[in-house]
Amino acid sequence: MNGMNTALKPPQLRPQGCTNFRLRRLSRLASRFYDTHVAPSGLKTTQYSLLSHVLHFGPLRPVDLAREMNVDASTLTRNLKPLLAAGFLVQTEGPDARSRMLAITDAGREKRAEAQRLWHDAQLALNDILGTERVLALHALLDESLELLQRAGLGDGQPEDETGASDE
Amino acid sequence: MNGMNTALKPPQLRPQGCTNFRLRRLSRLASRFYDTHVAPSGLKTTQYSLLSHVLHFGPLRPVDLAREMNVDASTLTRNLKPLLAAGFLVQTEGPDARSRMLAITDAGREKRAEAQRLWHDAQLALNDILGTERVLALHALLDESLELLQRAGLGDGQPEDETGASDE
DNA sequence: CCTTGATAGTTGTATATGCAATCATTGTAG
DNA sequence: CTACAATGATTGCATATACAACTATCAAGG
Repeated sequence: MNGMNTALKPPQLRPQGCTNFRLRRLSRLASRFYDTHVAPSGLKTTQYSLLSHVLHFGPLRPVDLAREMNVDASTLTRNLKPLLAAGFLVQTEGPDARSRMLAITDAGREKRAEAQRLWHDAQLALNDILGTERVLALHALLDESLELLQRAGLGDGQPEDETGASDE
Repeated sequence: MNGMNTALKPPQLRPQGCTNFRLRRLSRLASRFYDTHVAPSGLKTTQYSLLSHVLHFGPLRPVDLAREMNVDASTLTRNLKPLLAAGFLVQTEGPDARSRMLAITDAGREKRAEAQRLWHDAQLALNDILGTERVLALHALLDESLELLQRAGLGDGQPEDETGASDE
């Protein structure tokens, strides 16, 4: 790893600048990077993510998918449109008359597999550029931060289990 | 397909999942977090960032600001509109007839100062939620990754000058 | 001068993002 | 059963984001 100084802690290091700006800025760059790789499939990386999530989490309601991906429900509604129009996803009847079930189609599975290969190339290329260690560290930090932010701020998630599974 | 070589394999960790998705997902959460804090000023955090950059990097051409912030020129054109309309920024004549100079106005300075206090509250709140150490580590990783991606991918940036862009 | 290529900015198109408001449905209290 | 709160999805509005195509201008040669 890099300098994880556990013992010698410089007294007054405080974060400089804006965390949000850094996140957005790197997101812009990363999205462009992945998008150029995935573009031959005709999908954006956001659409690839959507397809992957529906594939993985099976037929599920939009509201649950939105929670899973941390997007607003209205955002999801609109992001689904191109994929529904292309026939990669379908909406079937849900348990409610007010909700639907989202499912991936065969065409969607195929397109997703095609895009997955391109995505994987992009991920490997990124691992090369940043270094595997750095990517792992970044994933860990992003995941931890997500978890903490979710807990702290917006309890929009369903009742937390709180089984005492807490690191640190 | 892995796990065939069982015992003698050292824990060779490889990144799981998509770096880009993680970045976007956390960006969404963080942006909502900062935006709710900064909202009373009437600015979005993206607009606050724009104002701050124009303030710090003085009168400068849109193309240079775009490079500085890693946004597409066309994106910048549109993002500037609300701030120009509100009178927080002005465009004056540039060295060229084809370029302009962007500058912050007094009203812009005032609005930016107001937003800065709210931004600072948000940053402190985030430091609290994530922990100062984690925020510092995150900043370092994001900065390093940005640098590496910029170098590797598109050498569209001119020789870096190492201008320590910093808010506050 | 004039042609050609590079540079700066804008516009067209499409997607991404979220808040507020709205509509439909469901669950619940009285 | 009915009034009312809660839930799920959509729509209106505004901004964010980028690529491709376009206009205007500048810079170099000839």
